[in-house]
Amino acid sequence: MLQIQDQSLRTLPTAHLAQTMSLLVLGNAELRERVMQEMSGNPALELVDERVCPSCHRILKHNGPCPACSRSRQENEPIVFLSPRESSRNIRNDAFEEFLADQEPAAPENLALSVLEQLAADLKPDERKLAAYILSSLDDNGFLQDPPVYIARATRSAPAVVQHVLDLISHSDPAGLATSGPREALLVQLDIYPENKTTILARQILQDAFDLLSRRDNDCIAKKFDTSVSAVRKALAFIHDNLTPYPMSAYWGSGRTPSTPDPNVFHNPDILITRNPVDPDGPLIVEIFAAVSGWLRVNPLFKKVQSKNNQETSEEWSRHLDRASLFVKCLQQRNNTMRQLMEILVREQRKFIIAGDRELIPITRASLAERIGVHESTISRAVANKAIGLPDGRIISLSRFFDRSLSIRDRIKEIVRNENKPFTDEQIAALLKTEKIQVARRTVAKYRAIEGILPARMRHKRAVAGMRG
DNA sequence: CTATGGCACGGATT
DNA sequence: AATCCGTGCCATAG
Repeated sequence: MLQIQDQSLRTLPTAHLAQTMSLLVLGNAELRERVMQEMSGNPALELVDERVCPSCHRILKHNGPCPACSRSRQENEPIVFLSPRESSRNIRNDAFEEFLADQEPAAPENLALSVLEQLAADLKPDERKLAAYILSSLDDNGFLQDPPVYIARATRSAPAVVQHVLDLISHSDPAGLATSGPREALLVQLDIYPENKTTILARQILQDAFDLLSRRDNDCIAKKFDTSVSAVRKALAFIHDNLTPYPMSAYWGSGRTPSTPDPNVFHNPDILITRNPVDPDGPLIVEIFAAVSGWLRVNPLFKKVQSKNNQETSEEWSRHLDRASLFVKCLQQRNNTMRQLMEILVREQRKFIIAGDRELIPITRASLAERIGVHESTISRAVANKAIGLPDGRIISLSRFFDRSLSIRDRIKEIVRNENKPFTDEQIAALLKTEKIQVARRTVAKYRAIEGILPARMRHKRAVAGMRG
């Protein structure tokens, strides 16, 4: 299999190769743009719903791994498959985890955290998790793209609970947050104001004549609700003065605060690893999300028609056809590489995936490249810009799988956490040596710095390790 | 005198 | 070829 992949890669014209590479670097979010762009200019490309097994190419009817292929799997082998779904928006991330873990809450410079703080008292523990999930799913405008049912399914919670939490969030400080769009945001904000003629009319307008509202067609609105134009004007003025269709920008104020993208926080994982819920010790399930939902292929109809056509008309079409098939091939190539990569990673780093940082076994990209049979830069690209969701809900960068010192740093953190009296770097180095980890004293100091742990003399009491700097 | 951080070097990694 | 990483040496703060 490996050889086939390698040969096919080599026999491809350089254009193929170049494009495959350029696609490989992209995370799903960027790739999505590319695919959209490509599709808009190329009628030969088609998005289909059918699930096709990436290895045996059977058409599948159910979601989940291909039964034919997974049956031949060995016991406890991880299941790696390409999903036709897009990544379910955001799941959780480290920042929220820390908040939920009841640690010293950071200053709520973050909108989501500030909302969480407001609501913390009203929510049961599992509802808080849900709230964190929802808040991390908001888009740049503060809207929630996913329908509530989707959230419920992703978090395995009851739709009623989701709705309850949603209501709480949308009615908290930047009112209208986590709604599905400007209209809903405005409606929620309206809840806060007492009912009178104006607000009632405003509500009616928002509910039933939103398109008219944006066109400022006062006459038409007045006619529709059988009121005077002046009343409509009043209602619109009220909306304009007291409500904001974009709650997020209201929160940031007019001066748009540059949203500080923490490089350690990821959304929209490109890959998701889950444990089998019925058999936690069984094979891990790895889902590699598609950039767009469905499968991209060359429209077979297009192909058929093109061959019937005469040469002149078909010239442009065949250009499209070539381009389309090239693009599809490159996507497949990309998926294939990702799949092979994940198969090795998940098999060899199972402990790391389940148990945490400490269990990471250092693997270099180069060694992996050799085993898969591709150039090392291919692996570099495949690993770059990808986020991966772990079974415990954390979303980390895929490159973290190649952090040489992660496990050691984790032990150091633990040593410091459990110490009664602060250990010096030298002592820590000695302790590590007893655990068969040999590092120089100087290196311990470096790791300490990376983890933001103060030097021994500075941490007399139990100084909790802060965030990264 | 001891524990650390800065600088810089060589080897590995990308 | 460029970058990252672990380390040794040395100055310095405590």
